Amino acid sequence: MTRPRGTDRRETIVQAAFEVIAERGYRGSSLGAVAERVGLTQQGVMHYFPSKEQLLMAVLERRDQWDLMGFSRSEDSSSLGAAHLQQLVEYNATRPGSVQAYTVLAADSVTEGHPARPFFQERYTRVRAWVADLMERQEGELPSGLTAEQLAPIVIAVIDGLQLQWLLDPDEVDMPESFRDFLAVLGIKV
Amino acid sequence: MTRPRGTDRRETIVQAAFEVIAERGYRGSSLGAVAERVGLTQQGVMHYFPSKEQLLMAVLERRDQWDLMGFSRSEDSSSLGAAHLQQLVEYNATRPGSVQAYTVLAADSVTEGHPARPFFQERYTRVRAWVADLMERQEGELPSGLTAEQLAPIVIAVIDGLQLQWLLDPDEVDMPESFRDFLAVLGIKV
DNA sequence: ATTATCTATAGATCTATAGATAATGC
DNA sequence: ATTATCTATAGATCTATAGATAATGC
Repeated sequence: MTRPRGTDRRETIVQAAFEVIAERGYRGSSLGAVAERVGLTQQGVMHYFPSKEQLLMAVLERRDQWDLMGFSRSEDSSSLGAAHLQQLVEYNATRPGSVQAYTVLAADSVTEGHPARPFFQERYTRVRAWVADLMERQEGELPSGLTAEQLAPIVIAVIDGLQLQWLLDPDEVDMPESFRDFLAVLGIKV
Repeated sequence: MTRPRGTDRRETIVQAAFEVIAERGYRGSSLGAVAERVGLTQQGVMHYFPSKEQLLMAVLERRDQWDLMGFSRSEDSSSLGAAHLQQLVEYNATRPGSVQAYTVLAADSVTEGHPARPFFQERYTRVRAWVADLMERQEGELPSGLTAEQLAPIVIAVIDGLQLQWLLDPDEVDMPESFRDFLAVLGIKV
């Protein structure tokens, strides 16, 4: 039984930190809790990430990579337009832990001097541009009379907002169905 | 200069706690920080609220009351339907601190064993019913082909989601205008 | 008498630093 | 030699309890 080393170990720690943050938020999580989950001491974790803040940043970058893995791939292969987003929402519905970590961190990041604030600020700017692009690619005119740029923040808001309601009450809120309903309002059939 | 007492004092403390939570989240805020803001010691605060958790609950109830003050009033006076929601969004745009506290707390509440979780769960159920009601009251058919019940979670998602983007980047996201755009998509002119 | 506050303090955490020891790779 | 971990520990917080003192209201 070889012990995980180097990159593997870092990877395991980031994964554990991700889970702990999903459960307790950034400020509520501790290096000790992460350490326990990977079977190290708190100081063992700090050998790989010299501060709690740097571990957080690693988690954010990692989560971004996962996102891209699952979706950017298909971005060029098929210009699906809005159907792409429906897929994303359906994918998210299978990963509540991931959605929870994201929701908690994004909201947390608006607090005073939060280290993830610049990350999320840039991320949303980027995602708005990306969604606007998807919307523009939607064949035919956007039936709503809005430009793709006007639509983008709204579409993203629906995704984020549904996630929150779904996390609080998965039985009452059918996230993928609600998003499909929303696309129908835009005149988009998926 | 009489010192504030009884109800006044409690009120001041809740207000301060509200601000502190907006700035640092629930888990990141301390009774000491609240105390400092009202000019008491941490133990002085605990004379009024015997635990941090109970102070949090008082904050949530207070915030609910504010909401109702500003809006439930007009609920019976005029059945404005969706225009009502536009007003709410415009009102929120003038109170970033309040919106921030709400956003942070709501997201925080999805974490493990968070004391505010039942509060938000019930709140969203209640608000969905309320919005569905507003939508039904909208004169004419809902042009989108969706029922009021299908629309409700989506409308709320847009409000919550826009708040997050606006808090992160108030210059890039015009929250009231985006919401107006959204209502236009629903075929509602405000 | 009761209410409002304070001081003192126990007991839990938490992050981070310093330095020892064990394992691995040339 | 370098990398991976551990023990020890300093120094900051934080919540909560206990009990003293000062102010207020009958």
